Amino acid sequence: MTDIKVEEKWQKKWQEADLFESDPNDKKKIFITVAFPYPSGAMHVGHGRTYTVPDVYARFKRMQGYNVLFPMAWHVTGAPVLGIAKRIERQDPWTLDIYKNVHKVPEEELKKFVEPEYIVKYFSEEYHDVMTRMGYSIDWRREFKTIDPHYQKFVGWQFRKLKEKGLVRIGEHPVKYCPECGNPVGDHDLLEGEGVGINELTLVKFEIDGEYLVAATFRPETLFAATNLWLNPEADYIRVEVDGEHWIISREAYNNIKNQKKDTSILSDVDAPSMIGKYVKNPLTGEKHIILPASFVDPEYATGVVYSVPGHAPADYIALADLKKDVKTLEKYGIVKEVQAIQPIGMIHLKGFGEVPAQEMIEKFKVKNQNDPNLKEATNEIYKLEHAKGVMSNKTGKYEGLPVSDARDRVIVLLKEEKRGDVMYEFSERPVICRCGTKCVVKILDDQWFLKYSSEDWTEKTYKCLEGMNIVPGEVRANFQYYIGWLQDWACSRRIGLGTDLPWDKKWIIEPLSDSTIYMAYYTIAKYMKDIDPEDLNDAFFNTVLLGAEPTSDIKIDKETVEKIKDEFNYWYPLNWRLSAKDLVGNHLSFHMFHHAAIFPQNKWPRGIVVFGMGLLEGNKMSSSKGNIVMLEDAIKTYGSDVVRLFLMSSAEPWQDFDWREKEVRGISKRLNWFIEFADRVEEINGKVELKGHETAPEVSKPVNAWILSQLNMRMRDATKALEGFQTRKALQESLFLFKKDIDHYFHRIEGMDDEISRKEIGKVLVHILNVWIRLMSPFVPHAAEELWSTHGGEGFASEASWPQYDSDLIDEKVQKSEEIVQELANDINEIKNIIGVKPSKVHIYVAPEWKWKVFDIAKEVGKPDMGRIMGQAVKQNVHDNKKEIAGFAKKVTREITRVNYVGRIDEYSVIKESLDYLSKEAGAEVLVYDEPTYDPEGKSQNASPYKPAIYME
RNA sequence: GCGGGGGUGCCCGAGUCAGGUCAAAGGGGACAGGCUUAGGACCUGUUGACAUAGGUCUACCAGGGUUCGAACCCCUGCCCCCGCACCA
Repeated sequence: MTDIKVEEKWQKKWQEADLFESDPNDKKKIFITVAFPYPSGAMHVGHGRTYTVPDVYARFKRMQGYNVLFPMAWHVTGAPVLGIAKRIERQDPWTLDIYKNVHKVPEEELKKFVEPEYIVKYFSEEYHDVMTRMGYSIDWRREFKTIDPHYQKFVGWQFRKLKEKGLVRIGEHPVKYCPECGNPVGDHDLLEGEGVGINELTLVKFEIDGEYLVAATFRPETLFAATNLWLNPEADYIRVEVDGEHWIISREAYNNIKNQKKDTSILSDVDAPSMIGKYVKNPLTGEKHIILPASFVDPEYATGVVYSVPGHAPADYIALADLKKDVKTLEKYGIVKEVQAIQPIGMIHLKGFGEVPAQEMIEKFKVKNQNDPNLKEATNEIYKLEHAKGVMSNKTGKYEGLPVSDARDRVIVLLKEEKRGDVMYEFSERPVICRCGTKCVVKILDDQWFLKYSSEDWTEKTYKCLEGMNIVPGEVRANFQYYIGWLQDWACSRRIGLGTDLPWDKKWIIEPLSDSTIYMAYYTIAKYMKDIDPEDLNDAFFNTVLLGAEPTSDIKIDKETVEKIKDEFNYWYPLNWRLSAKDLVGNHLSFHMFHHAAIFPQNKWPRGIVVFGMGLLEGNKMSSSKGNIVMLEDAIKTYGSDVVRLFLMSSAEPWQDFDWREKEVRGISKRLNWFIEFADRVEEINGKVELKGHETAPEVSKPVNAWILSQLNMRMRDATKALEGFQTRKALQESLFLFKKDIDHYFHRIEGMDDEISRKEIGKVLVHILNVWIRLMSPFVPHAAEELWSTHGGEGFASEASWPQYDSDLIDEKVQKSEEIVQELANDINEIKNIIGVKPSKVHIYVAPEWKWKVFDIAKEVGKPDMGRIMGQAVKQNVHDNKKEIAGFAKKVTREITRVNYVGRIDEYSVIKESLDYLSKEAGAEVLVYDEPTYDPEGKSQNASPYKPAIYME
């Protein structure tokens, strides 16, 4: 690892030199941003990956000569910290534990966490500190928080613009709501029921004496097969007034419904048992259905009234079966005959099932009675199957032949239009309990503001924006395509949380995902804000600066400053790259495109997106709430930030999930040490190293040196190409891991080349390699790179050195093949030794004769493994006088030409002769090479073929 | 359900778009050897099976197909992961 003190030294030097403060100049620019953090906890290694990727790219591009802007800010708007502050205030033990032990907040500081603003202040400062210690090349002059008054002016402008363009509307919206606190609640405010969704149910009004028994269902299309209604005689039912009608529902249901319907009131109690046996009218078919008792009906769920479809609902089927057997109850209500007469009705054709699928499901899941837990599974299974594959039967009138899903949608529309039905909302799971201990309900807010993402024009424009963007990795483009079309109107106002007031309706706060869609533009002007009074930031100012409008007299800031700010924005915008996590594809990243498309002209639309994968810890999902995380700060202390960076960049590509494994991190640490020590080895061989002036490769005469230079340039080429596409892992595979293998081999190979000329050439080669290699590593391990660069006489900062340019002339296939031949020879000799179990004293090598090369040339030209043509050509050209030998060899070539990467003729005799010392050492025997088989007692020379010289051992 | 992505050797993971240089990179682990007082670190080798001359066989979820040739292309089946909203 790089010593922490050394890392801090360089961080300070970079800062003193203002190295990463980027202002407009005449160079080409790159503007890269990453989703800013919500600082409600400490940074873990997962965050480390998120911010290291843009840093590596920024450093890479800076070295390539671009003017790079990489800024950072803090997203502090939203509700989570409010909940945290409340829980800290209440001394909630779980919260205190997490903040003390996982986020390592000192006791003194924790006391101040009762103030939500203090929490985000505390953690944003900690983030800033840790980011600095990770060596990130951020322009900190542009740092801000999303509750800064200047920023709020910017967001206010943004929303007025959207409203002007008709992209905002007002409407209804269901939310989780705590009746006790009188507020909508987020997941973080819940004691129980985190992540529970809100489902829309259809209400069906069954008429009885001018009133309605209102049942709730997910499957209104099954009304055709309804046989009866269920009430729970144990439950409390009441008569309520809704929109002028009288509804009969359970008392608990009313507590929910009253939050969803206007002007409701309780009229009177209803005696449920007395309802049993009466008849109601089916609003769709007009049929009469009897009301029956059922214990499985939960008065707390939906309306507490259920209509029964025993043909398709397993619960109804089994409840009916139970009831038929329960003679006592039947007699009590006097409904014996009526119930016995009820038969399940089938109304949906489903492949693989008969008339009554509910019955088959019950048998399949072995459901015993209406309280059996398997009942839920059976219900789910048939729900899914019928929804996906069911077709309406001839019992459904005009719906016959329609897929179930279509029929359902039509029935819902019909019921609503004719006021024979309605909708209500219910949690997908229960219970949902607020931190205050109260059961939450679904409430409909009726003056909620929406961003109209469903607008066709807007969507079209956004598609156009997507078209012009680079998406990394490419597969995610299909995702974007889907989400942009799928997005419905988005509720963009909130009652609680930190944030910016909705400009035209101050009782609302702008929803936190909506207030951070175009903030990248704000970075370009943020550094000017400290000298400007936020009150002077009016629409006239933003219109001129960001949209290029003619300046008007409304602008309160002096002309020159406005001009300067405007130029800066125009220099940096459009944004080149936006980086964010996978799970934000469907919201933040899509909003980002929507808002840019709406507000800015096309030439300012974003140009690229990179999507991140998630982080695992020893194979398990990282989670702060479960304490299953490694703090970035701790990782830096243990390994140094260079190691952390290197691990995060090398273990997976940015869009893949990475897995923080202690053992592998240690492996990376060793690898970095090896790299640092490599510089010492170069010095040992070469003497004092002066890197300056060794940017270009030296002239070499030895084949090994040509080989290592060829490898070096190939690695440079491949690493550069990988980095251009954000493939940090690939880039490191090439530039660190594979090239280290090359160097290992090189050292192995040059061992013993001790003569003056060899040493001198090797020294020069190594110094050049060191010069290049430090620069290749600089974006990944900037501290180690600076340290090596400065101690070995590099010029200026390694962070500012130029990115190494590969020389394609030095990448030589034949040079690489030659080395391969030598290495294969050494391997083959050892393999033969192993097989025959004999230690030879002499090894004779025979290279292939001229005519065999000719056959290879012919095979290469033919291109396909076509024995006939190769043979024919060889005979025609008369390459060899022995036709039988030609035939035998042609057969072999046909088999092998595709397996050998034939790059043309190589003077194997010279190559091998040059490597005899090495081969002898490897073989542990004297090695001799022949261009003619002058000594060949066993005729082994016949085995020789191009790239595979024959071997004879004795 | 809708949408997206996958199944490769003990584990992680490259390779699949552009079929042959693939018994399949790299890392981790394991084993053996060197070094060392010892451990760690470091270096070398092995890590599908068989093999007394560099070879052969079996292999990339399963089953078919296309091709001189398939981890890679096509079809079928099985299994796994992620997102689905008002939340950062």
